[in-house]
Amino acid sequence: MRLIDFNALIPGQCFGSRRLGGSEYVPASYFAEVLGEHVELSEGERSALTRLEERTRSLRRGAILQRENEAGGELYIVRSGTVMSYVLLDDGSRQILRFHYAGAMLGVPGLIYRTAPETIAALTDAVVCVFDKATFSRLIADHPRIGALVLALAQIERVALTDRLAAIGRTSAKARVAALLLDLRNRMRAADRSITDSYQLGLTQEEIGDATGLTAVHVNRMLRQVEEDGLIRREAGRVTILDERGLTRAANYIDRYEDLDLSWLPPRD
Amino acid sequence: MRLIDFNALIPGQCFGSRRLGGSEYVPASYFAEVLGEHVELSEGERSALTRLEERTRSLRRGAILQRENEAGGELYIVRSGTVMSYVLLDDGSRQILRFHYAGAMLGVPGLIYRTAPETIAALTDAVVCVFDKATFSRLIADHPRIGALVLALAQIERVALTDRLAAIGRTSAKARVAALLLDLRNRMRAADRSITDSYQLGLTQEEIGDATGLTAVHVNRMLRQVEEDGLIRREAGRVTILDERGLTRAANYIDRYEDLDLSWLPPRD
DNA sequence: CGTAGTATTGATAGAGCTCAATTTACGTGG
DNA sequence: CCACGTAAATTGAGCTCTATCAATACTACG
Repeated sequence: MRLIDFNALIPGQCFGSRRLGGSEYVPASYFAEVLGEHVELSEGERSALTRLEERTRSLRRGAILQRENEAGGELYIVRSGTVMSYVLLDDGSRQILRFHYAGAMLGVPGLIYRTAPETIAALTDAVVCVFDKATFSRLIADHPRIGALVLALAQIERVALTDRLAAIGRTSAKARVAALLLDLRNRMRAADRSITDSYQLGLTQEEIGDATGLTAVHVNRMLRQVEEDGLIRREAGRVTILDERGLTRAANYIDRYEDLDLSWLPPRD
Repeated sequence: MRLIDFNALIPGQCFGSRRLGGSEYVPASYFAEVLGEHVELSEGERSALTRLEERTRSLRRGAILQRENEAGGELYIVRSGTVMSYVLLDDGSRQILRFHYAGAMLGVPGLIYRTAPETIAALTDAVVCVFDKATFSRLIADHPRIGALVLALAQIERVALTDRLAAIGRTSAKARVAALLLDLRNRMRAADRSITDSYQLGLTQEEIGDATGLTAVHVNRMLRQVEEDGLIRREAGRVTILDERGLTRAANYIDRYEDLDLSWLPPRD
């Protein structure tokens, strides 16, 4: 099975609902688009966010944006493509921590360290915007509510990480794979509402394994098993969820993207 | 760039160095003590932090402060004792996410959800301070730098979680246990400099298992093995590290608590 | 068309789990 | 201070799940 150009997927479709006329709508700030889904931003906030995305960098598939244990400490916002963060262990094995899509802010964990705690690499060709800690600092000093929003997004990510921690620590290989399949679908769908139960996986089985704490071989067997159970269908890197309820049950999956509550946020400035 | 001793960061039975005379020094705000290790707080910040800790609650060992999937959304600061957060899976198995010591802020992940994403329970008798989202919101609106500090602390925790994710996903049972032993020692030592290589474990083997993704039985065997390797000695719940270098090697352990950098923080208000 | 990365499949080994039986430690009441 | 009851730790035996090793088949791409 070969994974298809995931690129084709992200740039336009992410904000597909915001297309204007026949041409692609390109937001001045992708990050503002994300935050704008949660709260209504003021003009001042919007323009401050725009300044984060003035400097862009294009990445080839496989390119490394930030390497673990190296200095740098830049921050990034993903404009297009898929990016992942991972750590490498002494024996060369890799643990993928997180997949990031357009609109994600990267490098926040590096804020507090002199050297990066994790590697950030492009999974597909990608475009990111680069800014530094000082810029970020000014942003949240001037716009406390944006600071609060970044904190809130960090918590969403934290919960996603602890869910995966629980999955890897306490569930079977099949459940972990099923959970990843569901999570990827949900996150892609958040970006593109036209995705319902079919999507391009965009990951090799080795990458799935490195994210779920399994070997590529065993991932292959688990995918087959999930397929034989009639929960999904696979064709050329495209996954179709046939029985969402069954898959959710098999995965022990909790969809957290439902009951968000940002009503506690400070008021607009 | 300002480097911080992480020790200062991780609170514990803490503040031993702040005894005044023969009596214990009780800070008006434990959280302010933690933040104060990173930056110099203004009077305004200090008094705002003090207001977070006006309402205290005493907990018996085993008491549950917040239950997963229940509403509430309160925030807490640990004053004394050890607290843990965990999630329960459908089959009843538990994944312990994190152990928290005095000075820790709890419930932040719950900020953004209507129902709590994790359970918080007292591992020992403990005292916590309680405040609500609105109070927190006002705090960070009025004092953006405190918001930034909370974000920074959240990142430290995130990195700790991803390190554990990597440990559970990619290392052997022995390595996970060894890593936990080292991490607990380091965090306790941060709180009490008199701890060097011997400490009270304070956890049952089942709890160690639930934190590392192992069964209690296997934890027992791994502890024995680590002991037989001459890396530690055990007696009545007390662990003594005999060969720190060897233990670190066995654990694949990275001590992140070294090179913090908070120089990017906004200036004092 | 050849090449390299990826996927698939089979056979075998081993790490960690489960079940079960003791033993030890410890808080409680007498 | 001692007896008792319960939680925790320990140990053994057998088994399952997942890793490992190895061979083969795809598939995109130059």
